[in-house]
Parts: sequence; structure tokens; C-alpha cells
Amino acid sequence: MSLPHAILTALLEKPSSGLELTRRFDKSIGYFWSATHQQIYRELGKLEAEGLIRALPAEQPARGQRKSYEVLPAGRAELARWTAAAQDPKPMRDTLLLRLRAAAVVGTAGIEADLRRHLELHERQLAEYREIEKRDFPPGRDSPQDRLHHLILRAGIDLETFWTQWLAHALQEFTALPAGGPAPGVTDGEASNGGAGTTPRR
Amino acid sequence: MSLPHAILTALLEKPSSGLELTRRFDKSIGYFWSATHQQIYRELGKLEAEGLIRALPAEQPARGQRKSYEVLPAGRAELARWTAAAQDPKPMRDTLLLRLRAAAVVGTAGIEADLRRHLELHERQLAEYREIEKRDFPPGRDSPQDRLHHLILRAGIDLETFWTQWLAHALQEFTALPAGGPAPGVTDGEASNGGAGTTPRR
DNA sequence: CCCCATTGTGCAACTAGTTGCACAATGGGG
DNA sequence: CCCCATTGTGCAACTAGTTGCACAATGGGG
Repeated sequence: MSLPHAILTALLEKPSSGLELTRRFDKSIGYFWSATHQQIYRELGKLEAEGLIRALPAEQPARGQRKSYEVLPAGRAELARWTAAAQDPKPMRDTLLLRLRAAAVVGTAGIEADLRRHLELHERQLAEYREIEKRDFPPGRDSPQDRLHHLILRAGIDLETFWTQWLAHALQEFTALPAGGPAPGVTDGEASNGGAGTTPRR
Repeated sequence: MSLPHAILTALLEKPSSGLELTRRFDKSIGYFWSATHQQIYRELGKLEAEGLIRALPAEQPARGQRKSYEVLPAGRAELARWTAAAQDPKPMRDTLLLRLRAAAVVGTAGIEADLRRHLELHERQLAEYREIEKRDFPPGRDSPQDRLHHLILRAGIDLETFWTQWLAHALQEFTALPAGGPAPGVTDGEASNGGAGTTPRR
């Protein structure tokens, strides 16, 4: 739905080959819209077929050769259209929260280690964003583009900040919980055989 | 990937028919794992075929009739396994941030209204979460299950708080921007024909 | 009694994203 | 010179989620 527009944006910022795009999707743009190289090549083909981008004239366009693309006017127009069009935020899907909800039923055994790991990953990401902020947005720069890019980076920083704080709080909560976590089968308030979860009832 | 586990969790909390599940996915569980009724029916079929759930014996199991399901021991075991298994956070994909990045290239014309709309939507969601918190988590309740459920709700509240604050900040930033937003084609620092974005160059 | 809105279940086709390869060109090390 | 790791491009099959219907049962209004 949005990959073609992510690619158009990246190509407008700088005409690139598939591999260069892949690298840029591993940082910068990819921080909020990830894509694999296979997706990118496929989409480049479609965009070219639709006349939104074109391959830059290269010396020898043999296979296994870099092919760079640039955005055509129709591509820019499509991107402007898409950017301005209203879009509903799509409903969230978060595995970790779902697992926690499941843990409330089947027990928290085993999940704590992974929470800790996620905390570390988010801390690392946060540090990386802060590094970028320091490097790319020193106090002086405030052209409209800088402001927008900074705003986007700020969203990343604030989101990672939320996750690190929430995860830290969750882990704290866990240490206060009875050892091994809540027993399974508690929602109905009746007795259950409980246990490790792998034991079949009756 | 996670839908079957979301369904197992919901069914463990309370055996339900497809429609009941659909309703519960429109609130509660669905706040962090959304699913359509078609997805749910399809998945119920698979789970039953795999022996993880079974249909509760009903009076007349004719078509067009409610069929309720309950989780079998194998289903509970699978859910416990999945909950404890390590999982990498999957890379984020956020359309709004992508559109803002595109706007930095093709101009911000038209996007502001949608930011305002998103702000309202997030404010409404936040209010709803706060309502639920007040209703379901009065000061006294703090069984392990309550604590976990509250923790999850807190994540929702904090996320919506982030979005409302960030969007408010973004809108503020916009009023400070030159009218109509940045001109297109600015990244190379050279002159461009700028304009509305639909005008082809040359 | 029959029409029609509502409730409930489900299939089929499609779109987007992921996984697992295949294979060409390049260039340095033995 | 030839092997083999690296770089770069791409196809094919699969999985997950979405969209658009179809159709049965139920129950109230004319």
C-alpha cells in the first residue's frame, strides 16, 4: 500500500539503484517503513512499468549491473496526491502486548527474559536515534525540511522512550508478582488443575 | 502468525462463538490485535482441525447457527509455548510518518487537515482507555491478573498519550512553517519549478 | 403469511509482505 | 588463470490480512 510511495520519496531525495535503496531502507527511511531488497526490486519494476520512474541511462545496462532510477513528473504527482489524501490510522497489532495478555491466562513463566531482551533492543534503538539527532540536527539548522525531518526523528525517539519506560515498569511489576506468575485458569474464579499448561485436564 | 494465539487467549478467557469473538476483537483484545470476522471464522476452522479447540456440543448444530468453541489441553499447551518463546520485535511501519517525510519533498499542502483528524481520533481513543481504566481498575484491585491487564492498558494509554502530544506538537510546528509548506525539489539545493506537484517539469 | 432487516457463518479472490533460493558480475588471493 | 567471497539483481512460492460477496436462520411489521 505504501511501499511504492516510500520508494518514490527515497528516489526524489536521491536517485538510486536497487541496492542503494535497500541500504537506505536499512536506516533512515527504513526506521518507519522497512522493506527487503526483494520487495524493492519488485516494486521498482512495477513503478517503471507504470511510468512513474525511469532507469537512468547507463553505460552498459547488462544484467548483474547497477541500474539507477529517477522519479518522473507523473511519479512526483502521484506522491503529492498520496501525501495529501486522508488515510485512516490502521489498527495496531502488537505481539508483545498480546503475549502478556496470554500470560495472564497461561502463566508468565518464560516471558520475563524476553521482556528484558526487548528492553535492551529498544534502549539500543533509542541511543541510535539520539546519536542521529546530535549529528544531524545541531541547534542552528531549522529550514522547513530540517524541521520536518527532526519532527519525524522526534517521533522515533519518543516512541522508543515510551517502550523503554513501559518495559522497565513491566519488569518491576513482575518482580512484585508471586513467583512463577499467576496460575492458569483463573478467570472463572473456580478451581482448575493449573500447573505447567502442558498437562491435559482429566 | 499471532491470530491463532489471540483467539486461543480469548477462548480461554471465555468460550465463545465466532460472532462473540468478533465483538470482543472490536474492543478489549482487538485494541492491540485487530481481526475481521472472516479471519476469525477461517482461523477457528483451522484450530479445530488441528485439535487445539473444539466446538461445544450444542442442541441443533445446523448452519446459520451459533457454534461455540472451547480450548483443548493441546491448545493451552501451544499458547503457553508461544507466550514463552522469544520473538523479535518486528520493524515498524507507520504511514503517517512516511507521509510527513514525503511532504518534506513534495510539499505539505493538504496533509495538515489529516494530522488534525488523526489527533482527534487519538484523543478519542485515549479518553476511551481512561474510561476503561477508571471502570475496571479501581485502586483496590491488584490480583496478578489485574496487574497484568492494567499493565497492558497502561501501554495503550501511554501510546495514545504519545501520539496526541506528538501530533499537537507537529501541528504547532506547521503553523510556524512558511505558508503552503516547503517547496518541492529542495534537497539538492538547486532551483526547481516548485509548485503544486502536479505540474510536470519542463 | 410473507417480506425484509438483522444476526451469524463462511467462501473466494486479491493484496502485501516474507522466505528461500538462483545467478550474473567483480575483484582479490593462491 | 582460477577459485571463491562479495555485490547486485531478481524469480517463485508461501503466509497473513483485506475486500467483497453469498446465504442461512430469526423475528417483527404490514
